[in-house]
Amino acid sequence: MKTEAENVLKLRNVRPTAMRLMVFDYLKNRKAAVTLADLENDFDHSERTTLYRTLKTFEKNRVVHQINDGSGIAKYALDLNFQDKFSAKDLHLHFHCNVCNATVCLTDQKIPHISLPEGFVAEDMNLLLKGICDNCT
Amino acid sequence: MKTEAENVLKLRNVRPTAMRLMVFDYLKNRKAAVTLADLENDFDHSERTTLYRTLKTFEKNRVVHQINDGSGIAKYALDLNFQDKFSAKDLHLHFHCNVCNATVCLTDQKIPHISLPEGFVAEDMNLLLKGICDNCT
DNA sequence: TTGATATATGCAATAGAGTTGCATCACTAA
DNA sequence: TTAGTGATGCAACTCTATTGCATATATCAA
Repeated sequence: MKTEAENVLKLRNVRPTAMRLMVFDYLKNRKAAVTLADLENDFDHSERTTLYRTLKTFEKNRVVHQINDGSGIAKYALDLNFQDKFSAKDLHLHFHCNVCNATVCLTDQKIPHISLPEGFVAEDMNLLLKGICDNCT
Repeated sequence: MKTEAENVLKLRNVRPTAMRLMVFDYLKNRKAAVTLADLENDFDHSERTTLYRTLKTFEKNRVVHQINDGSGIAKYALDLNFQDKFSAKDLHLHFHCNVCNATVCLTDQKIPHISLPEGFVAEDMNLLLKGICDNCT
């Protein structure tokens, strides 16, 4: 019986090394998106570069997505649509709490359709809300 | 007869120095949001730091707003609602062109209301669309 | 106008995130 | 088992953003 981490990495063509499995589980257990610095702090005996490349590999293979919450520091959160190899990109919104500084995915809130002016073609979108999260209200 | 630049800076309590007026006009004449590097390139004989602080002063006093288009480099565009001193923040969306790399404000496209889960309070929002702009289609 | 005060500018240095090169180690497949 | 590919560790570096401090400039009150 393989773990979820192993299954997902296999599905995404990412070699399930020990480090990657640990990072996957770490991401899985965190409610909020994580920065490279978070990983560095919580994986004391690991190399910064390896963690960096782990995130980049995950991102390239759609295990995680990068979130830009305006802090200027990239954050990463697990993709949640692991059903199949070619599942469509999950467009959801992100919420950044101005109090606790956490950034979370709100996968249930879908982004409404936006009509663009003539000549503009949208391929991707990011919706970021800032305010106070449920933990801080 | 004062120029628009002078009027706006006065309104926003920003001292209208020569540098600031030039930067204002520069921003006014650019369709796309500008980076600090853009300013450095186009104001050859000016100090990087002065340009940086000019942008920050403009931002603090709501002459410009910062745009984060996912490139990791901050861009700035003029606020357009200069009607009065206390005009509400103008929530509009931004479009980033993956071809020419330009980022523009689409002030006519308003952001639809988003309902959030219990406990979340929104204070601000950013909507970024990525794709191909009207110049590149 | 003049002096006192506050603000703006110029220059240098630094911080910090992100990224790359290269040597070595580990895994995979024939 | 061996060749080849990919992962990791370490060091160095790039680039944006930011701050400290000295000097210049503008503003205001007397």
